[in-house]
Amino acid sequence: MYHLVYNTSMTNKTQTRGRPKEFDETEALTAAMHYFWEHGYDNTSLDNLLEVMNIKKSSFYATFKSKEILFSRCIDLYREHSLEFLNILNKEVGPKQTLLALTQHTINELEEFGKVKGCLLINSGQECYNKYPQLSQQVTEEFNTFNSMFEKLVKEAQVLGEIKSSKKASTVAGRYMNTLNGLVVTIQAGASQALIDDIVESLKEILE
Amino acid sequence: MYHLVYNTSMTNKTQTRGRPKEFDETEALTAAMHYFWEHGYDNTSLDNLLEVMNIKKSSFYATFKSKEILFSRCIDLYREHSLEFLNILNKEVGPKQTLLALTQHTINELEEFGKVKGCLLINSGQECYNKYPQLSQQVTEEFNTFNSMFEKLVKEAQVLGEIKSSKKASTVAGRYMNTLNGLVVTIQAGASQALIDDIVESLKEILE
DNA sequence: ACATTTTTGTACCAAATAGTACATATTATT
DNA sequence: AATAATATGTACTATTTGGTACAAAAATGT
Repeated sequence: MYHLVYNTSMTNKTQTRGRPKEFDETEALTAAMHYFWEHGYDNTSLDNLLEVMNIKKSSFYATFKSKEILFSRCIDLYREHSLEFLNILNKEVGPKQTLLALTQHTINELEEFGKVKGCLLINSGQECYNKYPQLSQQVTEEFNTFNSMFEKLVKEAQVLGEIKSSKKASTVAGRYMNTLNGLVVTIQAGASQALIDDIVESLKEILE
Repeated sequence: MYHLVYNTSMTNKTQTRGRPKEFDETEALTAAMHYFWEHGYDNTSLDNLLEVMNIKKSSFYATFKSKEILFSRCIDLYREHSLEFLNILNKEVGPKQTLLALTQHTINELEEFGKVKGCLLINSGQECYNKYPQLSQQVTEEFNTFNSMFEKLVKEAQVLGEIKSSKKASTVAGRYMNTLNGLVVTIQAGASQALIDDIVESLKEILE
């Protein structure tokens, strides 16, 4: 499993020799992630990044090496945040409600902002495909991680009796994920509310 | 319904005054469509287009006005070709088999070439969203056209008894389309064969 | 023959792109 | 106080981008 190499140094509190950074690395990274998420990789220019990260070009290259390596870190961060989000939700409302909440979360984006950011991985997948093999592979890996997470949630839900389906957990999880992927695409293609509602209904049926 | 304006002159056989075109407009357009389909809008440069269309820059702008207008014509052409394809298939194997064949066609791309072009509209939708409002709207319109086509096929299949589901045709068509959208995304994200197979299975269930 | 119309080939252009060079600023170590 | 190490600000660069300008070429109309 080969990733673009980058310095994994965590935000360092213990003062080292030399002029100290005037920005927080994680904060800047998070800002970049959100921008990529909304605008995609190619449609995010270095100048866009510098503005939203609030750093200068020299600091950018000194810390993050390149746009591609930065992006690689962003999708890592995205996965970490997302899985943490799902885990917390799972503890609060249980596995089945977590899966349903994730769906609703996607739709709410649309209703709140009139647009939908969708899933950073899906957006990236489309973009990297045939173009950035390195990133492409990483997206696939992250994607499988999500798939496993969904499978775990389905298994738990089956144990709890929240999901009664006799289908294998991997099958249910796969169908759930695929329908969710479709939903993002369908929304972005400008589907009607009726269509969106019915897709949500079909998602509920998958989790019955 | 407002489109980017372009000259709809068909390939003109009757010789008019002035130097004659040295290329076939429809041929060039088709070549451009396939390139866009495989590489996306932004990732297709003018130079790429000139090469694949086999014309020079001046001819390009004289005939197609701009990259954006060309693309608009390409997705029109895509819709025309696709609907024609579906209609022919419908006559040959009936509505239900047509819908199933469309699915298999997408998957076959992957197995034959090791990659999948997916659907030009889906790819475009992701890309235009938040960036090219004009194209975005056109994609939405084309998308609805496909939705209607699927609905028509489902209705026919229900009349023929190929689909026994008591669900409304619009519901079945919506779920079919959404699952198909998901499939393209899922494949492009590098899903396993097992996952792909099960999504196909779920598609068959939708059409039962 | 000559004017008119349209296409084509070449050279050009301004803006945007990701990325570098380098001098200066700010800190810890000695 | 001098030095070493790191961060920052500014200027620059080479390439690519979509798009124009314009003269030469090739056809028809008179």
